[in-house]
Amino acid sequence: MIRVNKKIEYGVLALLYLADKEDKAASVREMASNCGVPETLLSKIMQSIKNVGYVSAVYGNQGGYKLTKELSEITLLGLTEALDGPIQVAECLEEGTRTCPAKASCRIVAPMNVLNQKIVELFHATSLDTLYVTTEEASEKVAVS
Amino acid sequence: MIRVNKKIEYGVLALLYLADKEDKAASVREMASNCGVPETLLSKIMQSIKNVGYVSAVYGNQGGYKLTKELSEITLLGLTEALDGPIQVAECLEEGTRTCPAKASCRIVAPMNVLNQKIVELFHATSLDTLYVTTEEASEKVAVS
DNA sequence: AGCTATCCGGACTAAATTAGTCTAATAGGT
DNA sequence: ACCTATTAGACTAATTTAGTCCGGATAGCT
Repeated sequence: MIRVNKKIEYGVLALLYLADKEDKAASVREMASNCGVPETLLSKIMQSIKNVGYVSAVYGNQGGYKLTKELSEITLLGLTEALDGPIQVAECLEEGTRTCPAKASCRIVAPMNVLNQKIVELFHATSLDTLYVTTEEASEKVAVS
Repeated sequence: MIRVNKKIEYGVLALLYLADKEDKAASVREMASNCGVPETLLSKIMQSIKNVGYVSAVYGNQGGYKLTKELSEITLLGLTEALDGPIQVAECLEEGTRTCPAKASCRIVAPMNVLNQKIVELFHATSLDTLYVTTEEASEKVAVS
């Protein structure tokens, strides 16, 4: 199955939550309890997101995280790269690691590269504002297509 | 990480292999050893692919599997559905299973549905002939974009 | 200065999924 | 009959993902 992992799911959730808070900072605790996500896990996720500059951290009382980019500037590609590194849609695309037994005669790297490129393009084209929808809007979209 | 699993990878590999054999049948053993895939595992995979009609099985000596569709008629969507069921890009999109704790106030199902739809469209638009490339062609494609 | 609320980051554990094996039966051609 | 190959399900092993724990650093407030 092709599936996005929890880190990405929670990351999207947290960023959409922050978008609703405008300029105010939200602590990990607040976000976690409102989003129904384990606090310690979200803490890790927010650190990674901070490291790529989508949010800034405010220490101390009343501190937390604040959005520093518009949702339209945050792409799914950037988010997944922040949380999981470069997209590699098949194991054999990884650099350096396990050397594939097939090697020279390998007939699958090329097709998977093509697919990988397509996924990267899709994720690049998907900014968070395109994911900022209500349940009703979403079911409309699905219904139409 | 968003990643396609081995079943799909091996399935693509096997189908591309069959495409090169024209009308002749290839046994699982032959495909497995040529593609560098565990035989028993590929056996399972081919069964599922047969069940959706992309290949037919020929029993007995000199038997094996034969392509019954053109590569252009086999989409990645069809293949993944055959091997893994409907695409659900996030766990919370699954029907019936674990009921999500967030439920009513859930803010993530809608965005994930949007993403899911995009992936489905991409996989539908990707037929196996678009993946039928040599290593050289693939690197050209990547280089251009 | 000291207290408190928060972020930071790494090592660790647990749970779930995926990959792969084993065994036994069935089907069909020669 | 016999040989080759598919079919199917239960089982095990390996890997990945999800989640926890803890000691530390930072900044604001009193």
